[in-house]
Amino acid sequence: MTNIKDIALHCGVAISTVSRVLNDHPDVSQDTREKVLRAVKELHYIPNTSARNLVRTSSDTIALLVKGVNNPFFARLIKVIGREIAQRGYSLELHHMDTSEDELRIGAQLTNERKLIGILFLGGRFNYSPEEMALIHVPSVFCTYTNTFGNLNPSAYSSVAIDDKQAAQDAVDALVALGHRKIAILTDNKDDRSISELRFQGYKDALAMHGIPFEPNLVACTGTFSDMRAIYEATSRLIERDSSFTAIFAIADLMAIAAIKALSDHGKRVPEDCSVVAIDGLELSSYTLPTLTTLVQPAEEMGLLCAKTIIELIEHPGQNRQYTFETVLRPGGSVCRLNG
Amino acid sequence: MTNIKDIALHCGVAISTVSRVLNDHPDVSQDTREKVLRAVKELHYIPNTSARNLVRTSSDTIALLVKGVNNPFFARLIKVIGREIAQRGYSLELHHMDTSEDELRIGAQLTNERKLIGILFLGGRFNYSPEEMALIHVPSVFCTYTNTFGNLNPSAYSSVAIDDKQAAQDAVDALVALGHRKIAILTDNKDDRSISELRFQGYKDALAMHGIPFEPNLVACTGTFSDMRAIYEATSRLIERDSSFTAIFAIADLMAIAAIKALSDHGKRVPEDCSVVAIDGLELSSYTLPTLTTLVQPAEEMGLLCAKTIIELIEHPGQNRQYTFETVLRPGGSVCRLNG
DNA sequence: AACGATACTGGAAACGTTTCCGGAACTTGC
DNA sequence: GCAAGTTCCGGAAACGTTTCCAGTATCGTT
Repeated sequence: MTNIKDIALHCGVAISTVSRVLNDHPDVSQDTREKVLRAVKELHYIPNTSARNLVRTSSDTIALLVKGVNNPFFARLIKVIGREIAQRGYSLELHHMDTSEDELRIGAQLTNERKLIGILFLGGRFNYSPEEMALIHVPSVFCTYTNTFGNLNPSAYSSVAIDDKQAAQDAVDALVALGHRKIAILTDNKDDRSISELRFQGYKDALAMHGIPFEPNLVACTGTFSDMRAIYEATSRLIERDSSFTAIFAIADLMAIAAIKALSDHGKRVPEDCSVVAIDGLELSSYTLPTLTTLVQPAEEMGLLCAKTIIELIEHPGQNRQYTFETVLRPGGSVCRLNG
Repeated sequence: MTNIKDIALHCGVAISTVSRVLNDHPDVSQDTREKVLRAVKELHYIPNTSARNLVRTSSDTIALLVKGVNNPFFARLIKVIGREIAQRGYSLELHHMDTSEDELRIGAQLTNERKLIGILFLGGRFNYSPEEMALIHVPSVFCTYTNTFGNLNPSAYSSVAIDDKQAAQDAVDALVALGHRKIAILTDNKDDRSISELRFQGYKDALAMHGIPFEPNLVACTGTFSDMRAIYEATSRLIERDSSFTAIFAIADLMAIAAIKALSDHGKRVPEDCSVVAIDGLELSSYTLPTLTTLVQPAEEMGLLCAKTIIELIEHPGQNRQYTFETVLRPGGSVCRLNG
């Protein structure tokens, strides 16, 4: 493996000069610059990242901490994030986390051990305390987190998200506009300080706004975003417990798909007997039978902004910022007017 | 940031002793070992990976090169791979590639620049030449590649895959057993030296085995594994061109789902008017309407084996090896007996 | 009592960079 | 033709580890 010293020897210059050339420092003549560059080619020199990181006390890799890499919405984000990060010359370290793991603690450990220069969080909670946030010493962006950070000052974090509460309200509004008043909700959890809680809150707010009483009986918790079986079973229990509802609001597309299957298996047709609305806007959801009515999150734009934001924060440390995207309703075949 | 020197000072021992403790070397007394360990805790010492990598002239990160991170089958693999790699103390660098990119060349570049210690390839071609393979100087595992590496000696590569040809044959066999003889195929490409080609080959072999003539007219190419719209359109064109078929074999679950939608939009009911069989076995496919009949790839086991294999190859360089998994048919509602 | 073996420890070089500091050579302005 | 500034370059320290080598103390054997 040829190193910087070999280049220096080969060119008859000092090591420091080679380093200057390699790092585009100004103080080097055109002649020597070319000479060094030529040697670099000839000797197939490849810089040693470890050595560079050691003296710079930093690296070029950004961590991506994902709660559930198999979540298809995240998959879309990861794709664009990966592409942008690579194109800008950084690299991505992927860490899958289970829901029970503490993302902030893991992030802190990772950055210390591995000199990561930034963290992208996908999924997780939102009510971090200032003390918890203080664990993280590098720029970070919370993606798909809501902007409603309970205890935190906006200057304390950066985020890219949709307005989860609003999206949930929009979903319920759409159902109410079709005449539905007995609307069940299919959610991950009610009070886990994640987007689930916010969407649940949006659901309740929308009901209240329309003068519809909230019925705890119509709440089905799946405990998961992606385990279809668990979602199917939660929906089944809901149906068996109280099948008076005429519509379901599912907080994610996959949940809606499993719910439709459960409804069907219980003899309820969608949308004739029960309408279904979800949030996500996966491409897949336009190709199921029936197609899904869903609030579309602009995944590609969001992912790109995540990447751009973390890089900006790394290259020009400055103000934290929060971005909120609008969701738009994509009509599908899973809803219809009540008694219509 | 406290370092190994601080620990040494604090304990009144030499740096080398601390290093020995940290690396579980035998030559150190119980007393000093405990003393050092205590100091490590107290001072919140965290080893510097760059420095360690520098002297060891290697890193601890394995690259994961994925053709299409948004492929849901890959997502399942990535999840278990990520978990295993992390648990074994390594870390994962993720690289998304588009189909047009040359995975081997990118892998070679990456390993040189960044001292990666291994590469996991997900997706891609299979007919690498010995010259191309020679670009890669670190242990690597080709996952989801078929084992049928055209030009390569088995000692030249490691792989974890299903028998793609066999799975395709099984799919067709299942349809034939139900009385179908006009069987269309929905594939990515026919001759791109990827799994698509193998599954296509398996399809043709099965037809031949049953004495069914191969009809080029019944081949629909999507050019993609995951773009639902393109798949839908390819299927639509197939139907409009020649709707004499009574069954479709789709080489991936997502393709089958889009195809069912296209069939439905053209007034063909599944399975009454057309049966559909696919390969993948996504959990999702058991929750669509109708549910999918599909050959299940054991994704979690395959992912785990990928991780274990690459680690084994790294820790104990040795023989390359190829693993083949069996697929099993998961019956669903997307097929029925012809005229039954 | 002397010796070799054993158990443990310290010193120092090495890994491949970056960067600070000082100095040589060359230019400019008078 | 000389001081002052500019441009370019080399030397060397530093980053935080690992590991080799040599050394001391302790112990058991004879």
